[in-house]
Amino acid sequence: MARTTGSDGERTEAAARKAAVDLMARYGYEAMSMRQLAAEVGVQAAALYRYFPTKEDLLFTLMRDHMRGLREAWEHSRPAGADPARQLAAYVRNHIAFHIERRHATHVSNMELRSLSPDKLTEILRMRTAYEKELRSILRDGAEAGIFSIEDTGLTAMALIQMMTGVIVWFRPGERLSIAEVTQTYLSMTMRLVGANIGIGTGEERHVHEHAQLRA
Amino acid sequence: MARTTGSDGERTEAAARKAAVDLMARYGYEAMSMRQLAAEVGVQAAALYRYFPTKEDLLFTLMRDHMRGLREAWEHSRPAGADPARQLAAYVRNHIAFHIERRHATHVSNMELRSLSPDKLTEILRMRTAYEKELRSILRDGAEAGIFSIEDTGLTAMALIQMMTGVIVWFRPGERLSIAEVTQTYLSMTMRLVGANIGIGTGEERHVHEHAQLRA
DNA sequence: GAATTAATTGAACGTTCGTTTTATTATCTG
DNA sequence: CAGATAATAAAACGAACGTTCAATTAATTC
Repeated sequence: MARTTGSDGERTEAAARKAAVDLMARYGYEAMSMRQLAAEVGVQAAALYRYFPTKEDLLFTLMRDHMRGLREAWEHSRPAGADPARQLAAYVRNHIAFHIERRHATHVSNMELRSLSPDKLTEILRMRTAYEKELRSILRDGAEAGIFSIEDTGLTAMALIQMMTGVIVWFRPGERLSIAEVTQTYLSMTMRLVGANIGIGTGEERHVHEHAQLRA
Repeated sequence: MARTTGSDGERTEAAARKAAVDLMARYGYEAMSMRQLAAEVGVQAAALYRYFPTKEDLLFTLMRDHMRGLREAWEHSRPAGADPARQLAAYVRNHIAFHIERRHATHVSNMELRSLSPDKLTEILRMRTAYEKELRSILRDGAEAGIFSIEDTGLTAMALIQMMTGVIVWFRPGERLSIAEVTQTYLSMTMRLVGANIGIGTGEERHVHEHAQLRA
């Protein structure tokens, strides 16, 4: 009929966001209907339009907040002034931790870009490029300092990001490997990939080798 | 009204497949309508149902053929009996070449799995797993022979595949780097990542180092 | 050249979609 | 406790969707 007892705008909006991320991750943005989302929240579809003007705007909001969160997480965890190897290690750790904790949101952000209108797509890509630029910068610094051995900075950055983000495709919490183990292995793969000299910089290498051949 | 002059079933089906791959890659499976596809082919939507019983079946056919092609390409290019380093090099080369040549089909195969019914999803995943298993096998052989230095075979295989397949996300033909340059760089990144000793095995290492610091 | 088969059109089916509008009730404010 | 505001339900909108069906014409076969 109308307003229900105990209804709360903030709670409804938060529930809608969370449910939208999960539904979009599972079925895709196009396949998720506003009615389906509303049912998940326990509300009628029309109620959603109090919080999001359009379905596309809902998608955009989710993506923008995801990218903002990624950037903020990195700004809080970056070791300012550290050498490139430590910076790279921090970047890898932050990237993997953030994406594993937000598997579904990452899925949406990576898969549904094509459903954004040009303006909104541009804004998201701008945020993404800025984030990737930080990695390129670290790689370039390391290469110039002779710490890394890199053929092509831009290409290496893309390869690393694809590799790291790919974790969410196969990683499932509570399975064979813990988050710490996965992160550690990706860290050592990254260091080898960029040709970081073992024993210099990150303070991780000894630890890495103790884990060697876990299941080769 | 009815059959058009010059109409040819084989040509129409081939055109529909090609257009479907392009449209799905650009807009996504759900967002592509059968009418849109038909318009691209120059035909009415109903005509498509002569070749594909349902829209989902069209998607499945495209994915299955893509996976078959990948497997066949690998079986034709694998160096039987070669050492693990050469096998890995061949795997990387084949994987990158195949995916770059079929960027759109790869996009579809990777992004639209969730639109398949359980049975068809299982079949596609079975083919994919079999293909990935070949890489794991090469990595294991190399690790056991002491040629590679790998912490976790399964995890490394996934990381490599994500890294390599990721090429299609950013690579555009005719831009800064040629396919040969990209392949070469990925090859050397792969060898470093698996800890292959430079100077052993692939016969690529000298070449690699001549390319070093292309744009670091 | 008649009969058969292949290829397609055009119209229609029922369903679902995103979204809007209006009415109604709960909660808050004074 | 009255008035204002916040939050929702219910119903409806036109449009688009995948798909089916009957009719029609082109090409092939004998």
